[in-house]
Amino acid sequence: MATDNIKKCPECGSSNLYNNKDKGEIVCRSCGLVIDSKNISLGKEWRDFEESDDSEMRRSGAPTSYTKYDLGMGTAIGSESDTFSLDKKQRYKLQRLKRWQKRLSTVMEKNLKIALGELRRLSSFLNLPTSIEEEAGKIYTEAVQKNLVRGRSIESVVAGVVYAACRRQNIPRTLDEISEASGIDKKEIGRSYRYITRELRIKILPSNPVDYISRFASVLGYGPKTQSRGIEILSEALSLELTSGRGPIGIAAAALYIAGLLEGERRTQRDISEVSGVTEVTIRNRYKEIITKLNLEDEIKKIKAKTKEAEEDDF
DNA sequence: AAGACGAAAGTGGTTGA
DNA sequence: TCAACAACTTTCGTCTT
Repeated sequence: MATDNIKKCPECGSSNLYNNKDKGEIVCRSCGLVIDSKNISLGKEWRDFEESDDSEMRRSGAPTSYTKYDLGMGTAIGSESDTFSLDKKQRYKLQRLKRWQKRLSTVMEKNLKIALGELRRLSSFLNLPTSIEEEAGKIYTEAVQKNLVRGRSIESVVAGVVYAACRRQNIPRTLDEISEASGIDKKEIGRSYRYITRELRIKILPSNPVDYISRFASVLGYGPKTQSRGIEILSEALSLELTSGRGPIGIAAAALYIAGLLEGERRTQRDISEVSGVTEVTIRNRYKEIITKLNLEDEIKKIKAKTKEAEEDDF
């Protein structure tokens, strides 16, 4: 594929590229340029694009998949005829094991079947790449094995796991989006997300606001200039450390709002609030912080004055 | 009339005693 | 286990465009 060779952004020369497999885009993290958006492969991904070339991964047979409830393999303890050579005690032990295994596996398999169906539905609704579905399936399987699903609805755990998998792969969806897709309350998803990641020791770095920019920008109909301006503002804000402890979504939303003002693609705070899922108040607070710390106040005043002039010229 | 602004009270989660 | 705390939301009144 042609995009394999792209290592640097043709616009700014930065090598800080982000391969958004979800959308089939390669995006420059520095200037926001979308380098190739036609790279959408509808076929199955057989090649390994990751850095690691796991040559020992080559195996015969169908690839195992965590989106199949038993990884595509079955496990069974042999039947009566296999045990005739064992003495009585051992045979009894084996029988007990068999009963246990049967019970455990049927309960778990039932759970997994339902869960993976829901997972499939969710990820197709959210247009998630198969890599995320895989990871989510893997996490869920572990959760079931450790009995973490009990007392929680399967659906809410699936939603939480999807959220976690998205975060892990740096293509985060907001809790609101997953909530809308799954019909589960936002808080409930957050709860199972936290519970599962804590119990399974899954480390998740705080999400980077940049990861939200391109998605929000496209929904808002912003042009590429505004988008890269947003990323610019974002990285400045990041380097001035006025982002610690703050929700990354609010920061991304405010950066986009400012970029819109500066680039003449004005959107209301409510518009931004709707696509980002944070309230106007939060956007305002971040907005205030960013423009004061970045000394953008004068620039914004200028822009406002200019637009006013232009309006008066219409007469 | 719609948008922007900000104060005040409420929510749910984290942290540290 | 509980209280203090920070971030965010909800609600609402006021100012600006």
